[in-house]
Amino acid sequence: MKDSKHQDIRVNSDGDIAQLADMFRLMGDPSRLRIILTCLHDPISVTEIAEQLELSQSLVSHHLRLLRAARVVASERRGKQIFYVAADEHIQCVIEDMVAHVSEPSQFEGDA
Amino acid sequence: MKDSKHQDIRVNSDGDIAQLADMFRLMGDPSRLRIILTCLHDPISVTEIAEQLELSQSLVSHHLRLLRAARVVASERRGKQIFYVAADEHIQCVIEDMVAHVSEPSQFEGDA
DNA sequence: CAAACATATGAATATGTGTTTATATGTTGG
DNA sequence: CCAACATATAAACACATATTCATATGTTTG
Repeated sequence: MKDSKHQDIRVNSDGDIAQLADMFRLMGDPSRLRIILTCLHDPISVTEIAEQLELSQSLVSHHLRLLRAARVVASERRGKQIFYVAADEHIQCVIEDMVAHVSEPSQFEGDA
Repeated sequence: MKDSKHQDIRVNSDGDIAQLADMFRLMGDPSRLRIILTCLHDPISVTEIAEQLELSQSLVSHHLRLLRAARVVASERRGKQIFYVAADEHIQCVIEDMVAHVSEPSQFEGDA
C-alpha cells in the first residue's frame, strides 16, 4: 500500500452521515463559525466572545452549548468564568481546507 | 517564523465568513452530503445519483444546483446526461478531516 | 418533426432553527 | 447570607430551507 495523504473515506451507515452532516451544519452558521474562530487557538470566556463579536451573551451561550455537545469546543471553568477553546486540531484543519477552497479562483468558467 | 503545518487563517471580512459558512451549510444537509460523497471520486449522472441514494430526481437536481453554484461540484455534459464530480481536492480534505474528528474518541468526559 | 429520455425549474408546504426577551442557576467576595 | 457577576435555560417568534409535485427545457434518435 502506498503512503498516501488521502486515506479512503468510509462512511457507511446513515448514522455516520448524520453525524458528519451535523458537524458541518454547526459550522454552517455565521455566528457559530465566528465563535469557533474566536476560540480557535486560545481559550476565551463567554462574555469576551460576546463582546468581541457584538453578540448577546444569551446567543453565544446557546451556540456554545451546541458546539460543546458536538465536541467542537471544550470548556474549562476558571473562577466565575468559563473558558471555551476549539476541541482539537481537526477543526482547524477543516477550516483551513475550506478557506483554501473558497479562496481558490474558479479554474473553469465554462461549466456544462 | 517557523515552518508550521498550520498557516494562519485570515478571515477578516464578513464576506469571507459568510462565504465560509455557506460552504459548511451546504455540506450540513444529509442528502447533499450523500450526494457529494457519491460523486467524490468519479463523475456520475444525476439519474444514477438519484437511484443510488433513493432520492427523487428533482431533489437531486435542486441540490446539485446549489452545490454547483458554490463550486463544490463541477458538471460535464455527455450526450443526454450530465455528469457531476467533486470540484477539487479541498472538498475531499475537508471531509477527511471531519471524519477524523467525528471518529475520534472523546478524550475527556470531564468537561467543565 | 415527434417521441423518448435526462435534467432543470417553479410554486407550495412543512419543518427546522437562529435570535430575542426574560428568567434561572451558579460562583465569588464582603 | 446577600449582593454582583457570569453563564445557562426556556419559551416565543421570525425566518430559512428541504422536500414534493407538476411542468418546462434540452438532447438524442427514428
